[in-house]
Amino acid sequence: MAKISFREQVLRVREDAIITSVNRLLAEKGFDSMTVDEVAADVGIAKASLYKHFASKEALAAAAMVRVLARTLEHMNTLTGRPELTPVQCLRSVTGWALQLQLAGEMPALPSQNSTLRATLVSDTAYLDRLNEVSEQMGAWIVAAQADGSIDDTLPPELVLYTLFARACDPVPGVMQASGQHTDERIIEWVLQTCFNGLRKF
Amino acid sequence: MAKISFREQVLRVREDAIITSVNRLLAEKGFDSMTVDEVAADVGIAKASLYKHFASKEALAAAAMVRVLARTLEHMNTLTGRPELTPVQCLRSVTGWALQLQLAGEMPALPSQNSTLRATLVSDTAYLDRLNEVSEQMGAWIVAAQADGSIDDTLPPELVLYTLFARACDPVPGVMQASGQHTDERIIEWVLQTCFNGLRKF
DNA sequence: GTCTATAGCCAGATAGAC
DNA sequence: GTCTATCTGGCTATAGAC
Repeated sequence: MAKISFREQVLRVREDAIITSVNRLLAEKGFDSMTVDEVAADVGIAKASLYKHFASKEALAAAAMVRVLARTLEHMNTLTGRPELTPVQCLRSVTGWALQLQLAGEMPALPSQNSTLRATLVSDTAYLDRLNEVSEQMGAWIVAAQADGSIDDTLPPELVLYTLFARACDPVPGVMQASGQHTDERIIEWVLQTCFNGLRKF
Repeated sequence: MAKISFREQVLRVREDAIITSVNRLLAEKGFDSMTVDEVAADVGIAKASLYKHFASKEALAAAAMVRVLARTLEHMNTLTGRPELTPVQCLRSVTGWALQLQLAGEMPALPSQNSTLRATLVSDTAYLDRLNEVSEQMGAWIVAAQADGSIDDTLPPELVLYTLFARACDPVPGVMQASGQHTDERIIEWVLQTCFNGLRKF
């Protein structure tokens, strides 16, 4: 009993290490340029051992997405417990958190056009469930923010949702960071401002 | 003399047909998923013939980018001849034009992470020259719009430039179009609004 | 479950005839 | 310059010993 539990713990730790490597490589090079050989070398195990844990390269990417979504949900749950925050402040916080992740090189990048990857994702309930949960909570904040007048209520809520999702993968913060002239905090502040207030002056 | 000119014309027409196919396939599937076999089949010639015109897959993508940048410059030049347009109106027009291109399935999508592709692009003077020209004209409009108070002058002009470039490749309009519930014109208007005015209400 | 070794496949690029 | 046929390398995935 204890032995089995211990084995399972070792398994979990190893798989977590794998996902960490996959996550970093996906953020660095993207799904297509990432090779399974690289992942194995980065983890420090043989490629065949990787396939004992995950059925395919697509499954590796899905696992990375599941973990990042789970962590996003954790962050969102810390916000729901603070009633002093307005809905739009919650949206801003989550978006900023995603931008932080991206600038830290920990936001996995998946191509929306790869069909086999899409097929794996849409049949992965762990992924779908978390994605749904994130979308539901974000959607609730969006309609609340539209009701209290802090977000334009003539925009379809889906448009707002997709826009915020898109900002989490936006290339702009990465390019600004690469110039080396600004701190991460300032870049995030600027991107959040252009997202919620636009480019125009007030 | 006339014979050579005629041959050259045939060459140009064929290469233009190739670039048209490449452009469409890049917009549809992206660089990594596009294969040279597909391009050849789409044009209706053998793969080996393709390589007589372009040295590599990367060169094909570069040619597509050159053409799209040239067309963008053409559009921008029609704007500079109209003094009644304010700088921010010009910026809005160019961005809207790019969005239109994207919704029509004619905006080639290149991965920023592919290193061999980047190497080809940065040594392609035709590409670099046009990219510079677009950036210069956009930059001039941006600083002018910041001077006349229509764009926030606390934002670095590069940030504004990158933000507008990024909107041309944004996944949001495509997703909204896929839902099938809105016209292209309305989607473009919404995206332009969220870009220049932000998500917030006025 | 870990490894080494390799199968199988696909895509980019080329050889050589016409 | 166009074609058919082929080469070549790299990548996903697996076989089989331990």
